[in-house]
Amino acid sequence: MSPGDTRTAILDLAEELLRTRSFNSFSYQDIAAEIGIRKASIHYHFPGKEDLGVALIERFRLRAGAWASRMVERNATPAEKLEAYFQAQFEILRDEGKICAQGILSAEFNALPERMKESYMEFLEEQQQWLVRVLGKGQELGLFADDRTPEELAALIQSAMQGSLQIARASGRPERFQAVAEELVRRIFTAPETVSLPDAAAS
Amino acid sequence: MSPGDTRTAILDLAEELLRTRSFNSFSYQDIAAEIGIRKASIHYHFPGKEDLGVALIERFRLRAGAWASRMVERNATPAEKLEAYFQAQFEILRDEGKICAQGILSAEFNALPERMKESYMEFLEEQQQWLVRVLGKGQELGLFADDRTPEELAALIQSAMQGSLQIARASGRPERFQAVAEELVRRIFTAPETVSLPDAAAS
DNA sequence: GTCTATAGCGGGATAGAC
DNA sequence: GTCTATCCCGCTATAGAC
Repeated sequence: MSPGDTRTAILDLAEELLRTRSFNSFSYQDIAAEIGIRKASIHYHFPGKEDLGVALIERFRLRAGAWASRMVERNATPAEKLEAYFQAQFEILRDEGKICAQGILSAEFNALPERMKESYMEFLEEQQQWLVRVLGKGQELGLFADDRTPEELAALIQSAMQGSLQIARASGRPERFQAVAEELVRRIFTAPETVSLPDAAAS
Repeated sequence: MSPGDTRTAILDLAEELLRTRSFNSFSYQDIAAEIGIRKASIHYHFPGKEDLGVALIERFRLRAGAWASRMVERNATPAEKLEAYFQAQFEILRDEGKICAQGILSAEFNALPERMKESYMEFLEEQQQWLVRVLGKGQELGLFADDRTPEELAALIQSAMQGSLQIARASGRPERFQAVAEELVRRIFTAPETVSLPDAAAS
């Protein structure tokens, strides 16, 4: 194994466990068993579970930042960015049994270690602000009725996506997520057909 | 103490702990310490933690049923019922640091004991169906544009409420919940002013 | 119905050999 | 960087006295 591989393997598995079960519902033992090392070895990479949790969130933030940069490099229009955003949400659900880390972390928020709370709040803020910026540009281009502020639109979209991923998984009805996404697009855009969503069949 | 009091005290505190921290983040010890009994005494009332969890959900279901019945007795109109529904969501947030049990349980779903999963799914279904029925009646009365099915409206409302409660708490910005609720009402009703929401000041 | 006492496990974490 | 061995703690749960 090249250096960093174990660390990455730990992070990858921890991410999967976080998104399937929640932060307080998985242990170092779960990780050790799955990737074939001992608990003590995990402590070498992440001294405490809080460190692992913070590293996870920081990786989410970096990943989101890189994703946003790619959109910029492609000179994506606000409509294209929003379409990509919605499609990314569909990807999350396709990942059998998992929901977005955002949702898990905010539901479990009070039970998280202090540094994770701080890191998570920054993550949440960044996500929110990205949406606000894109929605603001979209509004200038007439994508939405201009009687709403981008902040309110962003809050609605973020909330609905998070809640419907959770409900769709728990109820075993992925089509409920589909319904919410379509409903949102229809109710927000003046010309909903500018944003195309994946088919319900997928999942 | 009259019989049943300890049981109720346990349930009340467990509900509070569930809604502040999540099911897997509180223990019998937390309850025992707070209400001044011993861990073993809790096992007398609820043999296992799973039993406590199921009892909690069953109580949520009974409570929701009683609430709906009261609406019926008052001959509430669909608009009044929906207004009451939204106002109930505001109450949840006012309860400092707590979010709705629905949200916690669906986020933690995969990490819940089997019987809790089953009970929760029935709870979710009942809530959904109540909304669908009320929205259906409202549609007949022309409260909404009739190009949407009540099922889709219900899914959107439920998701957005759940997600925004979580986000509002984690970000320490209750006004974000306010914004989402207002945005929803505005986007769903043909005459939004028929449903009045509490003021942002409250929280 | 509540208590004391304790079993038994699994959690996070550390020391020190290799 | 990974291992073995071990610590200490808190958890759920049970037995049995009162």
